[in-house]
Amino acid sequence: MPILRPRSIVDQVNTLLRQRVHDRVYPPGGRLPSESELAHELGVSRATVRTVLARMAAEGLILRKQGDGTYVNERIRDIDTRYGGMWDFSRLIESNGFRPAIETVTFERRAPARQEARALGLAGDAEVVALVRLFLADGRPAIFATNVIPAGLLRIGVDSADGQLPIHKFLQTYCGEEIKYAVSDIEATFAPPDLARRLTRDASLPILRLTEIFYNKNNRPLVFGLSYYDHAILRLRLVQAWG
Amino acid sequence: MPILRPRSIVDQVNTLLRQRVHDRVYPPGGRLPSESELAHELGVSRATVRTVLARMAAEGLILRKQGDGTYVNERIRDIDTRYGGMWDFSRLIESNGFRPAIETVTFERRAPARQEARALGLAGDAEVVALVRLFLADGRPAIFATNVIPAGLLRIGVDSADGQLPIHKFLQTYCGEEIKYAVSDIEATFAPPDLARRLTRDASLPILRLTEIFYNKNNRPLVFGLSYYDHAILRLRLVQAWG
DNA sequence: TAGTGGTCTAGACCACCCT
DNA sequence: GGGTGGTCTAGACCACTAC
Repeated sequence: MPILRPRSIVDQVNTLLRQRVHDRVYPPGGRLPSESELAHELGVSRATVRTVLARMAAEGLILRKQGDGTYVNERIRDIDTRYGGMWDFSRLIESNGFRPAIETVTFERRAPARQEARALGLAGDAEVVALVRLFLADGRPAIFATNVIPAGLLRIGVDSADGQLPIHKFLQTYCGEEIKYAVSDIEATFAPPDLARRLTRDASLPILRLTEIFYNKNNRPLVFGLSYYDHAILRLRLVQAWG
Repeated sequence: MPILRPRSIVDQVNTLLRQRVHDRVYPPGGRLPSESELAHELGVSRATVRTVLARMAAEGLILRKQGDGTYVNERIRDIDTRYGGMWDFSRLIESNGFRPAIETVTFERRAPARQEARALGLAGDAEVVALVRLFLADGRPAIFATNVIPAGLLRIGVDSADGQLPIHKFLQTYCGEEIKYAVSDIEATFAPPDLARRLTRDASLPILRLTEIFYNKNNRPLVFGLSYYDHAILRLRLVQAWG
């Protein structure tokens, strides 16, 4: 049973300010109230406000100018670089302006492939649960994703699990595990023939392949992921901010 | 003339702790001193230590466990996800374990291409300075990068500028501009024939293309970049941490 | 139970920008 | 000069983990 804890003040302020930017309470290119004003209005300390503003600035969502003020970055407003960011495919599709849908291709327990066993640090006889899904953007196939989890982590049977969940929610719900960090390798390659057919895509065109491993805070590998990403439909866009 | 300001305390602690991780003063997988101990040892407040540790944790360099301690992540130790990260190609090559070198292909003032003018928001008659470079890893061509800067930003002539500088240093030195954030699109494509020749690479193999725009804090576009990235030589690896 | 990281506050001083 | 964000401190309390 998940424990419901009250959300931290920082979390609440975080949600509130992002909502205001999204709802144009603070319009694109416009200025936010000063840190002191926000702190006073919300009844929190300036340090708390600054924690949130620092996060938003790191994602490029706002631009901070010493001696002047804090401004909404109109160029970034529509990009979702938040928690989950590029790793939650449904959300990624949404933030690209499409309606997301998930088609489960297969969902089964099986022996791991050599690459999977190595990535997950599994012994010879351990099994895995493999979730193969196709993510659609406005009905068009955009991402073909395979996620492999050590079977020992699952607390329920494969049949009773919801294959529609984003992978971090899946792990929370069925494994009681929290993803702490992920390592992703990006390559350009060709889609295997059967996959190209599913993506309704010319197999002679190059496609992006993402190879990912997700770990928990104890450095235990939780998921091995292999995703083919059709950038003709979906932009793979990253934002990096400094200072 | 650049103003030399004393480095902030946070900056100094940041450098020190990263150095200690790199030098294995805190060994891979090992535990760091507690926040209070570090604060006392370095003569700063706990909040200052926490600011630095939060940054390192966001890059996956350390793992923090409430009620337990802070540990060096042995899996991430060698990956450079710091400032500059994947955008400083020389550093990227170095952190992949190769000796970096830069070969300047062309460096000239010219009229912008349509895509360049649009990205940089230039009027019809404005010119640009284009810096085309080949980045070598242990002598092997790994990245072919074109960087285009509005000519109006340059404070000196093209001939007297150092083409070996990373792009953010170049802007600091010759334009007095600071990069605040960057937006990058990643695609899989084929290298144009002349470029494949320079990369000594089979033109029928797919390659990664990065299209980037760098902005300053006033949201003014500073640089348009188009880079071809040979992932057969260099891994394009990203680390993302949560919590 | 002791010690750790997580959260939050109140307030000080500084550097910078605008007018 | 007045207001803004940038930096830093000191200290309180809480939640969690190992023992």
